[in-house]
Amino acid sequence: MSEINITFPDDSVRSYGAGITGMEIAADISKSLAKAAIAVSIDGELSDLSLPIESDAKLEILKRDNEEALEMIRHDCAHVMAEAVQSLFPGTQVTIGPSIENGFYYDFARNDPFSTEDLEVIEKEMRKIVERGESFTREVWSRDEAIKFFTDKGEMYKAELIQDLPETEEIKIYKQGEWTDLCRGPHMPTTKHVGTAFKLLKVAGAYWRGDSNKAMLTRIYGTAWRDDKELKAYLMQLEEAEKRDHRKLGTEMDLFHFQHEAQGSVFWHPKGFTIYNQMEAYIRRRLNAGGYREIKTPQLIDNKLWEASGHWGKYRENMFVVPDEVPSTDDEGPIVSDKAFEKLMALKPMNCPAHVQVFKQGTKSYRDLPIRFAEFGCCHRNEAHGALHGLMRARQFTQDDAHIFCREDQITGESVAFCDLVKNVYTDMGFEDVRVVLSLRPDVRAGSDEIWDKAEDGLRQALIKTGLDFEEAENEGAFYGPKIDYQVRDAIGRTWQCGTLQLDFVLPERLDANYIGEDGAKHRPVMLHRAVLGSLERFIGVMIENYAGKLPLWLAPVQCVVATITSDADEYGQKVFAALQEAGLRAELDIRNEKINYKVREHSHAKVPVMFVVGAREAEEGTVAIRRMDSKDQPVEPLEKAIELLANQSKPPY
RNA sequence: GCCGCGGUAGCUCAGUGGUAGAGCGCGUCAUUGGUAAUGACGAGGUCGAGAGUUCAAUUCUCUCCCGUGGCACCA
Repeated sequence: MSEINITFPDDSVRSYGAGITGMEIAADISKSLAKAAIAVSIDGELSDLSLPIESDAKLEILKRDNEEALEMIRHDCAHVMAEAVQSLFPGTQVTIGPSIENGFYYDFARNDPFSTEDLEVIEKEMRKIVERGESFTREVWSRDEAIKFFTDKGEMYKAELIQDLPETEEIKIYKQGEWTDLCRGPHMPTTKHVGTAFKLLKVAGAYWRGDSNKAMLTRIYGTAWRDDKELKAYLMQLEEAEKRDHRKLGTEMDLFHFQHEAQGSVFWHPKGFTIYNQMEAYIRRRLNAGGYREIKTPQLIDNKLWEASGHWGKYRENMFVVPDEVPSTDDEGPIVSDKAFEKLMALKPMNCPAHVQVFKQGTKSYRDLPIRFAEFGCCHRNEAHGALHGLMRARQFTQDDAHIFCREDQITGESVAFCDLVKNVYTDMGFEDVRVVLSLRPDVRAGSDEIWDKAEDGLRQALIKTGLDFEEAENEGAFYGPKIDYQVRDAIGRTWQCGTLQLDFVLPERLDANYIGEDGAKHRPVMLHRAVLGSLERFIGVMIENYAGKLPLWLAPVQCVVATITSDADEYGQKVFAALQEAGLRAELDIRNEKINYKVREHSHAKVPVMFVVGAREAEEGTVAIRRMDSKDQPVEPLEKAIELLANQSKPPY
């Protein structure tokens, strides 16, 4: 028997006979290690403890506290769930069940979908399987054998999976007791290693292989952790996230509402629209300073333009189409004639074609470039019903949109300026966690390789110069040009597409935009589509969740409430209120016949950042007691000083 | 669009084959109180819409609409 050298993380080396297993090595080191071991890492690759090791290797024995352990716990937990489901609901087919961020899921095929009540029963069964501590054992089967096995069992999805595995791939079968599954592995030694810190969370539908043309399966989501403490913390976090839901806060804070007559479109209330206006005004100042000029273009545009721009062909299913005909008021007959469908208009889903029209008015010289047209463009998109999600995904929304028309040699300069703008704006808004992705050329694309080289490098240099951390995504660019996407992470951990910078070599061509070059000939400008906030609606939604409704002072719909303690101070309260308004602050006066406790509680719930509390004493002295949200302090200051302080703190960041 | 769950008072939710309840909010009255709920009384609902079963439907069945968790989609 030949000897192999095993190198451990501390660089110590031990020799063993070839074919020794990870578990045997662990046992050789110590009994307690063997007990705690859940897997091995062989030359950086995770593997089963039971697998023989045949050659020299770097080896690490993994325990529950390793980073990788969580993933294994979740993966094993998915298997345990699948066994539980099949024992409780015979005839259910298993498909795939991976570990995911914070948990795992398993997709099942079954005629009657699971209900939420089933989860409890399944979870109970899972705990039994874990308690039994069945060993995970690994076997390698031949392809035909495996396909026959699963086909005979009626597991058509598994059989399909095996069919589609590459020829070179070993068909690995894992058993936990009696239960058998196709799986890449690795697994922990027994089901007992899963532990007890798991919980099934929800049932959902999911398409087989993520394809909406294929069968709809039932997915069960669960979460699993190392111990109950971690589980509890995660469940708390979910609860906290739910409390921050912008839709809930929007109702509570009286910011906006939705109703079914205008599904997917926002009814902004005065307070919500105050936030909206502040955001818009802020971006407008930023854009003005950045050399943009604001325009406004039509909402309703003839489909001829959408045909020319290419949207009619590729994007029509997301557009709202309107017949250009006077509707009939005859109650008996049809509202529009058959002919109406020959002449259609559409609500704009994007602003770009309209901006090109503005660019095309008059002759442009190379000296005019770059031209930066900005618009708070109200767009309508016919989103699928299931896609709608409060402010985050709406059917009508307003982009802080702009299009920059420039020469090729101006791409880099414009990109740098834009990246700077994005960085400054996000910093002002209080976002640290921003994901930046540079999407590069896809296989099918317009434009020469030279111009793609230039464009991609222009964007890359811009990101490097701005000092933004970014990742590159091969093949992910649009057919018309590369792009940079800026995604903000919200309170629930979801990332939302906000800003974007997209280079476009195609639209100027399609809509025949040109400028006169130095040489006196016509040239195509390059077009940069760009948005910083993306959609004002969505960005406000992200802001609400990020701040849990406690927006920074400059954005707070009501910045200060003047609350009187007794009616003796009403007159003085009026004076304080007037002074706040005079200073340009958004204030409210609360002289209701209520106790101060009640007023403080109510305005705290409403997330008003500052209260000026006034009673007889303050009226006498010309002062206010300043109470800030989440603070018990109540410093008393002279009225003028307090207002000056608040006015300074309420200044927008730009 | 697809699968699951839901729709009852302004909000949050309970409940029932014999046309409904709570808390908060709202209104009235009393209370003038120092930093997270003063008390009493009162008003308020075609129980999402339509159809069916039934002597009787908010409750059961079906269809539709909307919301919601996922999936697909997000050029």
